[in-house]
Amino acid sequence: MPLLLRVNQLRNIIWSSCPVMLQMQHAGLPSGKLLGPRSYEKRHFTTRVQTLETAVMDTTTTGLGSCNSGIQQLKLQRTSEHGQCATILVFDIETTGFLDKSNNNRIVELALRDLSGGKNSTFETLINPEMDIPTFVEKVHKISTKMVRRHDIPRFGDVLPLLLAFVQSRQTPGKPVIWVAHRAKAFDAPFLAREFDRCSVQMPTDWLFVDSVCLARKLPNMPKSSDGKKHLVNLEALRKHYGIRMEGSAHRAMQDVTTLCQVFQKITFDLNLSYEGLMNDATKSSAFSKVS
DNA sequence: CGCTAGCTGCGCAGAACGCT
DNA sequence: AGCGTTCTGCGCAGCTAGCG
Repeated sequence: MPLLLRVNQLRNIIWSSCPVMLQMQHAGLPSGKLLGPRSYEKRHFTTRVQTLETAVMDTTTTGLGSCNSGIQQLKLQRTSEHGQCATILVFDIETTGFLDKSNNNRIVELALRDLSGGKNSTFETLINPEMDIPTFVEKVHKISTKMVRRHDIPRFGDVLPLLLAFVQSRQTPGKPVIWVAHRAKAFDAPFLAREFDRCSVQMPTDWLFVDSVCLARKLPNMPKSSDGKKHLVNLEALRKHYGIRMEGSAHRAMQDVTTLCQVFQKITFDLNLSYEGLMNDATKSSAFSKVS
C-alpha cells in the first residue's frame, strides 16, 4: 500500500508537470479551452466579483458620504457654490497618425468642452500640422491636408497661448483642472504633452488627466467583443450602450467631445464616482511632459 | 500521520483593444 | 500603419480539507 501511494504520488508529480496541451490530447479532448469547466467558471466568477468590489470600494473609500452621488449632482453643487470644485474639461484631438517613437506626427484638430457648461464653454480649432496627412488617416477623421496646411490655419504654437488663456478663464483659482479623454493616458495626454514640449512650454502642474477607457472598464454589463472575451469600451460601443444619439460624423474632435461628455456623465453616475474618486484615477501632467 | 485532490494566488506570455 | 495597457490562460507553488 505505501508503495502504491508512492507510485501514485510520483505519477501525480510527473503528470502535473506535463504540458496541459499534452494531457488534453492524451485524454482525447480538443486542445482549445485548456481549463476545466469548473475552474474556468470559478476564475471567471472571482474576476467579476473582484471587479465589482473594486468599483464599489472606489466610490465608498472617498469618504464623501452625501457627496458621492455622481458628477451630475456635483455639477449642481459646483454651480450652487460658485465653483468650489475642480474644472472638468472633456477633450479630444485628431492627429496625422499614431503616437510613435519617430515623434513625427502632429495634432490637426483640438476640441474641448467645460463640463460645467455656460457661455464660452467650448474651444475648438483646426491646427496646421506643417506636414501632409497620410491618406489612410484622412479617411478616419475626414480632415485633409488641403484643409489644414494653409496660411490662415494656426500652428500649435499659435494656438497654445489661446488654449492656456481659455483654460485659465474656466479654472477655479486654487483648484486643479481635470482633463478627460477617451484613452487619454495612452494617446491624447502624451500627444498634447509632446506638443507642449515641442513649443518648450511646461504644461501647468495642476492639470490632471483622466482616461475614460479606464473608468469604462470598471462598468459591469458592458457588451462583449466578438470572441466574447473582452468588454467593449470604445467610444462607439459606449455611445450605443447608453443610447446616445449621434449628431454629425464620428472622429471629428468636437463631435467626439460631445459624445464623450454624455458618456462620461453616464459612467460617473453608474460608478457613483465623486470628484475625489476621479482625482484618484487621474494622472498628473508632469507624467507626460519632459519639460521641467 | 501521510497522502490525494482541489483550490487559490502569483508571475509570465501572448492576444486583443483602442486611439489617429 | 505603432504602441501602451489590459485581459486571459497557463504553469507552478503552497495551502487545506478529507480520507485511509
